[in-house]
Amino acid sequence: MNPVTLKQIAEELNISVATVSKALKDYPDVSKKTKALVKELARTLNYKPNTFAVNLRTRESKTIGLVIPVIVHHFFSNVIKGIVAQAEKKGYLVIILQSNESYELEKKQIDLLLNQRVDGIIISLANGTADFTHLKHVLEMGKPLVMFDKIAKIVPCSKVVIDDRKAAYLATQHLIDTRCTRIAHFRGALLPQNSIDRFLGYKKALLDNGLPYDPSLVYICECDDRSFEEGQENARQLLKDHNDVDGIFINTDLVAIGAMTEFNKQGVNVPEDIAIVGFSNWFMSSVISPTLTTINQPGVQMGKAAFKRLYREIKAIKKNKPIAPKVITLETELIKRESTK
Amino acid sequence: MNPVTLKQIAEELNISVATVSKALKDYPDVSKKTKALVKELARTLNYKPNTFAVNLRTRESKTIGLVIPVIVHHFFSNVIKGIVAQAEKKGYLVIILQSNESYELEKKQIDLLLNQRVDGIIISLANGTADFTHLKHVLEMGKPLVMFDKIAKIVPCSKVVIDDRKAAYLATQHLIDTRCTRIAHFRGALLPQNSIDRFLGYKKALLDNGLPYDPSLVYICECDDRSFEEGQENARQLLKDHNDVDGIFINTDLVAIGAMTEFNKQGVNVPEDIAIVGFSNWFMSSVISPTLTTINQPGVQMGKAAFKRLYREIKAIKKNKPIAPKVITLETELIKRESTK
DNA sequence: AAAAGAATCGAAATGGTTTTCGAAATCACC
DNA sequence: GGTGATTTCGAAAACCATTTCGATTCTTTT
Repeated sequence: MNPVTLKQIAEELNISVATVSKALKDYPDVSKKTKALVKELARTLNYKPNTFAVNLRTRESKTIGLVIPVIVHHFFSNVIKGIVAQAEKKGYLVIILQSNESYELEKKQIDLLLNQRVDGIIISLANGTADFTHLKHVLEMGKPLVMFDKIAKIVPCSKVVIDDRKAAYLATQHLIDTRCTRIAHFRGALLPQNSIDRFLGYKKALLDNGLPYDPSLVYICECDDRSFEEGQENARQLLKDHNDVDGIFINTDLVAIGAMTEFNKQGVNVPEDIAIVGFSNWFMSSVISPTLTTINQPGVQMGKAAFKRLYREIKAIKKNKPIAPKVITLETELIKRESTK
Repeated sequence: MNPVTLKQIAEELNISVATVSKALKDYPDVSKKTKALVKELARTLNYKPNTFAVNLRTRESKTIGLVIPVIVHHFFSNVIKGIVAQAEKKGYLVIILQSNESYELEKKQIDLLLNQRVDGIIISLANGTADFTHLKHVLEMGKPLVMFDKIAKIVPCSKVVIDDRKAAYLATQHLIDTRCTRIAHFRGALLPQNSIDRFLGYKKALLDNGLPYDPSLVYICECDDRSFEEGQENARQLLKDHNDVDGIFINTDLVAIGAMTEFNKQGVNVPEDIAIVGFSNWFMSSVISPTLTTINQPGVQMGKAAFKRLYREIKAIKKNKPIAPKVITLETELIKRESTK
C-alpha cells in the first residue's frame, strides 16, 4: 500500500539513508557486503524510488512532450507510435497534446509542458502558426526542441523532415514521364513549409521540362478532417474549369482518394483520362481501385528520428555541451501504382 | 533561464517563504497588502510553482496513464483525442503507451506508469491478456483504473463500453429485415470480450428470428494491421465455401471494406448479391462505394467518458471516499447506408 | 490601562532522494 | 607502534513547495 522508502530500508538494516542510496546505485564506496544486504532487502520489499523525489533532486523528469495538430490522422498517429516506442527504449515517457491546428492552443500546450518541466519537446506546427516566440521561449529555457514535418525554418532548433520539394519534383516528373502535359496541383494550406515546398517542387519540375506553369491549375485545400470532401470538391471544380488536364499531383493521399472517387463518379478514367499522384502512402492507397501512385512519407521513422535527436540534445545539455541544431532529412520514394500510366 | 522560486520572491520582499506560498494561494491569514505585493512580484517574475516539488508534497502528479493495444487505429486514435481533450480541461496530462496487443508489454507498461506515480490509469486490453493480476495490482495500490472497449468483466473497476451484443443484434436484425436469410459473420479474435459479445448478438438475432445458427458461417480475423487483407481473404474463402450467403455482419469496418473490395473484384454485387454491415463507423465507410452500413462506435465520446469517470474516482480517493465501480454504457446506433438493401 | 480577542507572520517539519565532504575504521608498511 | 593510505560509512545540505502551530503585533473591549 504505502510505498517503501530508502529510510525504511535504512532503519531495517541499521545503516544510513545515504549508504542505502549509494548501495543501490553501485557507488564504489560501499562494501560488497552491505551492497548485497541492501539490494536483497530492496528486492524483497519491492522498493521503487519515488519518482517525484528523484525528479526534484535531479531536475529532470524523464518525460518529453509532444504537440501535434491532430491525433486522428494516419501520418501523425504513425509518428506518435514511432516516438513513443523509441522513447520507451530509453526510459522516457511521452505526454501528448493536440493543438487542433490552432496557434493559440499550441502556445498554451507549450506552456503546459514547460510547467510540467518535461525534458524536451517535439512539435509539428499548427497550420496557423506564424509567430514563433513561444518556441524560442522553449529554447531560452534551455530545453531541447525538435520540430518535424510542419516546421519553421527560422527557429534555430533541430528538425526532422523529408525533402518535400524533391519528392514533389519526383512525383511531377513521373507524371511528365508518363506523357502528361497539362498537370494540376492540389496543394495544402498556405503557411506550412511542407505545403509550400511541395508546391515549389511541382512548379520546378514543370519549368525544367519546358512546360508552362499555370497558377489557375493550382487548387488549395486545408487538409483538415474534411480532406476527402475537399478532394471531391476540387476535382469537381477542376472538371468545370479545365477540360484539358491530364495529370494531378495532390498534396496528400486522402484528398487524392476523394478526387479519384469524384472522377469515378463522373466517368473520368484514372489513369487513362487523368493520372494522379498522391502523397504520404496511406495504407488505403495500396488497397483502393485503382491503387494510388504516391510518395512514401515514413511516419514511424520520422518519429523515431525525432526522439533520437531530442535524446542526444537532452544528454548534451545535461553535460553542458550544447549542440548545434541539425536538420535530418529522411529518404522518401515514389511508389508507382495504377493511378499513373 | 533559472526558474523563479518562492525563496527568491521571499528574499526580494523580505518576508518568509511560508507567507509567499500562502499569499499566492489566498490563505486567509495573510493581509491584503502583502498578498498584493507578492502576487504582483510573482507576476512580473513569471513565477511558476515547481511541479516536482508540488508532486512530492501533494503526492499526486496531475498526470494519468493510457495503455492501448495500437495507436495507429481509427477507433483508438479517436479515444486518445477524447481523453486528452477532457483531461486537459481538468488540468491533467496524459502519458500514452502502446501494448502492441502483447500481454507481456501491457504488464510492463502498467509497471512503468505506476512507477511514474500517475494518478490513475485508463486501459483497453491487449487481445492476448488473459491474466489480470497486473490490473488488480493497480487497484491494490489505491489507484483508480478505468477500462474501455476491450475490458475484463472480472476486474472490479469502472468500465466504459458500448452494448456490443445489442449493437450486433441490431446489425443482424437489420440484415434479416432486408430479407437476408443466410447470414455469415466475420468475428474478431477469440479472447476480447467485445468480439465475443458481438458474436453472441449475431447468434441471438438469428435464433430469435427462427434462422439456424451455422458455425461454418463464422470466420475469424485478428483485426490487426492486416485487417483489410483479412477481409479480402475471408471474403474469398466465403465464396469458395458457400454460394448461398446473402448477408454478412462484419466485426469492424476495415475488414468489411476489404471484403467489399474482394466481392467487387469477383463480380459479386453489394448489396444485391450480398449485403454487408460493418462495425465502428470509420469515416471511410461513408465515402467508399457503395457506402457501408455500420454501427457507430463513438470513440471520442468513450474517451471523454473514461476520463470523466477516472477523474471522479481520483477525487473520491483523495477524499478517502472510495467509490463503487461503475459500468458506463454509451449509446450506439445503426447507420443505414448503401451496402444493405 | 489591562485583558482578551483578532489579525498577521514565520520557524520548522515534511515529502524522498542525491551527493558532497568529512569522519571513522581498517589495512599496509617501515 | 606510528605514519600514511585506503575503505567504508554517515551527517547534512540541497532540491522546492506546503502546512501546522506557535509567536508576535495590533485592535477591541471592559
